Amino acid sequence: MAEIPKSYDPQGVEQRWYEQWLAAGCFKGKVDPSRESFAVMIPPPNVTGVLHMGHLLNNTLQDIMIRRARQEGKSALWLPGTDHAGIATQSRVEKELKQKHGKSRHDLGREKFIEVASEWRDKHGGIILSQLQKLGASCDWDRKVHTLDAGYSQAVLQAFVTLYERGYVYRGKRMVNWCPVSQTGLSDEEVIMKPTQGSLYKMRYEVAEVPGTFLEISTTRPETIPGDVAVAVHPEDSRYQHLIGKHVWRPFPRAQIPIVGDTAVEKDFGTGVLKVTPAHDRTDFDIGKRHNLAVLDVMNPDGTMNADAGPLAGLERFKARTAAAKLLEELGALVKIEPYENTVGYSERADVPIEPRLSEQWFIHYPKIEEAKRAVTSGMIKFHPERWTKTYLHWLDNIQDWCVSRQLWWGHRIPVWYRKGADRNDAKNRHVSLQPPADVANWEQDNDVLDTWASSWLWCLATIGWRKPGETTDELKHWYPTGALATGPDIIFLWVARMIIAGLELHGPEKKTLSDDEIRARIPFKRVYFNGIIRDKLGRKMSKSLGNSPEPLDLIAKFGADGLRFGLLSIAPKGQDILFDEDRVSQGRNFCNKIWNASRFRQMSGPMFDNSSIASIVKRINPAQLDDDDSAILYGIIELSKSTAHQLDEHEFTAYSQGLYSYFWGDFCDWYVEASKVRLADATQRDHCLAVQDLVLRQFLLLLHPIAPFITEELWHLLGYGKENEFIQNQNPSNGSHITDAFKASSIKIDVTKVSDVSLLREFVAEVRAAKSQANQATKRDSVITVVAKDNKAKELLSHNREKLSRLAGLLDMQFTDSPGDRPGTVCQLGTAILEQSGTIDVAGEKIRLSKELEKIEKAVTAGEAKLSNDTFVSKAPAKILEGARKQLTEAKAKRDEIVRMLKTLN
RNA sequence: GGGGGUAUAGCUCAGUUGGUUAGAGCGCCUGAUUGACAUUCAGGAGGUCGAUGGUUCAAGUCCAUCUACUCCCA
Repeated sequence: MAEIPKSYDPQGVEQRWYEQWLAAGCFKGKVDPSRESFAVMIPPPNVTGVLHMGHLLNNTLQDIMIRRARQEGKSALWLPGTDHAGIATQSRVEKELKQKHGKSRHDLGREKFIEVASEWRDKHGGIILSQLQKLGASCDWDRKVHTLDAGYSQAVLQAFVTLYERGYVYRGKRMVNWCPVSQTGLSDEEVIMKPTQGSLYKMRYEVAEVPGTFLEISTTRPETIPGDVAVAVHPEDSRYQHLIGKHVWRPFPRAQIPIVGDTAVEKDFGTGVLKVTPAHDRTDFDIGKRHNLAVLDVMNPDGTMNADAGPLAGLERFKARTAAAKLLEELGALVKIEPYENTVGYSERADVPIEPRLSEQWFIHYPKIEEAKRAVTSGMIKFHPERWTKTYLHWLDNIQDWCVSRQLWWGHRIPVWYRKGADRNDAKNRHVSLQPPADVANWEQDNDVLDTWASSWLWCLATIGWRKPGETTDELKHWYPTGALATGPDIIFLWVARMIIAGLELHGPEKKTLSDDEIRARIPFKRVYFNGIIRDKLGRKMSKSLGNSPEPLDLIAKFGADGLRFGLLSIAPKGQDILFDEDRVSQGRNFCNKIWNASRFRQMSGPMFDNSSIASIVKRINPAQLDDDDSAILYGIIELSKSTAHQLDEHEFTAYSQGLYSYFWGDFCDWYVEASKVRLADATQRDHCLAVQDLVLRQFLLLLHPIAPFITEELWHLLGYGKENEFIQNQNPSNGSHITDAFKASSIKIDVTKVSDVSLLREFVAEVRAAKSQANQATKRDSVITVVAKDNKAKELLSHNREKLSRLAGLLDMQFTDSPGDRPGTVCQLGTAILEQSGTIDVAGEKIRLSKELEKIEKAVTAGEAKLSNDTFVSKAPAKILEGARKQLTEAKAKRDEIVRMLKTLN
């Protein structure tokens, strides 16, 4: 075996193992019906995206789940891929076209543009995925899927056609969210509501029939005045009731428009009068419909005012707003302008205010809403943390039809052809199919493409071969439903909910309603883990413009992939937002180094024996030499295995990482290994003690492997646990039961009471160390203590462990006596330890310290006495608690007396 | 307006059926260090667990009200 270098250098180790894993096909997901399957589908990153901290966390979590599944012997698959990201990609490519060649997409034409965009995608799209390899992501790279792949596209179009045939897809002229920059409609979910500082313009419209009477109206959007076709008041508003049916003068272009009564008007908001602009506001559109009002569109698709805008024609919409205000003022119609904050919808991608705009679009009326709710409420799909269930249900309860057409070129072109020159809204003139009509010359295809999410909602189906409802394949049968999904809660509607709906409707033959068993077979995943959003130290979202996002690859280079993974995990509380702090990552790196050195120490401590199996290690443990510490550390590793299994099941990743950390660093390195140094120096005990270490290290590496795949694989081989072509991923840590089984087979008994004995010894050592530190004896190994043991059992325990204690507490000698005399001591559970003073003590300082301690302990005594003299407590509290309270009081009293005694000796 | 979340040491956070004297890492202070590791070791200071009220023998934990910050939906 090669000698282990002094400190852990991740770079070489990571690259070497990743290559070996790939070469050995470790990440391949193979259909194997004899084993339980566990699949994870990566949330496909946008081809325009760059790797950020969120990806690191999200993919670390997935890698942990998939690696643990592999260890458990499941047939595991982590499938990677990318999303074509319609709007984002198209705008990126258009921008580049403009900058480099001064051309628009129209200059190129549809076909050529898609060619250019595809080239761009091929060049940039794979970057994130390859970066994930540096993190150690164990995806089955050969299965990489892109949403515009031929097969995937076929599935997307088929889904649309099927839903059309089943009556869930319709075309209609509706108010949609229009993005003037991307010039396409958007779904409600792609609109971000932002509080925005604007102005409230108060103005007055004169009543035509009663000159000199004015209606005061407030608006935030005076530029839409030319589109006003009425004003509305509440029909029961006594202030205006009598005016309903009359008209007002619209200031520009000057025209008479009716006053209508509509209950949608809020009497208490503003003046209680609303201007009605059906073409530019959703509520107004509904009011207009109820009163048969015209729809007067005064804006162009690019956000400039059109000819109908009269004096505003040609102006950009925000310039038109100021122009309109000025115009109002000139006409004497402006009352005042006051600052006003309201919530404005912004386009998610272009980050500009959207325009409500009337246009012809395709919509999906969501199927299987009830089933989608039931899948989650009845636990067939489990959300972690559970609270997101509420958000999910609320969305389903208020669900709106989904606008799925996008006025873009980059995406899946809608598979609908219209008979040339005929009415498109008549179903007879449409051909909805994957194949064009036979006499295609007489038809023209819809120019629009589908919303990107209308392709990614099939992610769990189409990535493993779903092409048509009711048809299945071995792949689908084996992997579907997938085991878990890890994603951010920000796309719970955009993606998670829609995937559930898609699965329920499209995986299997058409059914109006589904039974529980059918739901169970159709859901895309059994669990969803919502990871938190990573923010910077100040709680701000990481963003390019703020420059507050560390470069992920730099972090990997600096701390190692394992260290980074461990650090991220330790700061990723269950679904809570995370304030990123590089210090936590260095903790992860330090931990890796600690593990490295503990293994190195093992290697230096004695020869390596047969470590190839648990049985071979256990054989080397000598039951006769099993001491208190052996029992405690072995009991600990079994308990750790149990808790780890449970925490991974429950997606308690932080608890998982912290449990490993404190066991390894605190219990194993700081105590067990230090204590075992005495035995390692003794040739008769050494091999037994090394066997215990070998067993602990082996199991620990297995438990840690999902978080820190590289270092564990490296040490697994360096310490001789695995042969050259065997990988740690094929070793099951289980819940520790295989270790207990091996113990049974070798008649090794772990005495649980030793665990508490060891904790008593640890307390004793800590107290003596503290006393030494206070006496300025520090860690020198020449202190002498005298102990008044609490009882014989304590005395026996102490003297039995004399050698270890001497080493750990730095003692030259430890004697026993029956009475402390007048010397100051320190009270532990095992008795009072008196430190022989080597120099002068700081009497005044000691007095202050002891007085402070006395005050604290007296409080505890008082509280304890009060508790125990309370009859209700004594009669009602469980025996265990009662006993504990009594013990605690006795100890507190003893400590108090000792402190009092010590204070006396100082006087 | 509706619905979440958070509030614990100087900082970042654990604390999952209520139960012994509330923990960790970082930072700070004191000390150690020739053979696992300074990416280390030992010790220490530092907390009325956001506020108030309630339930209970017992509340950081459960309930109610309030405050602050934050996210989502309208």
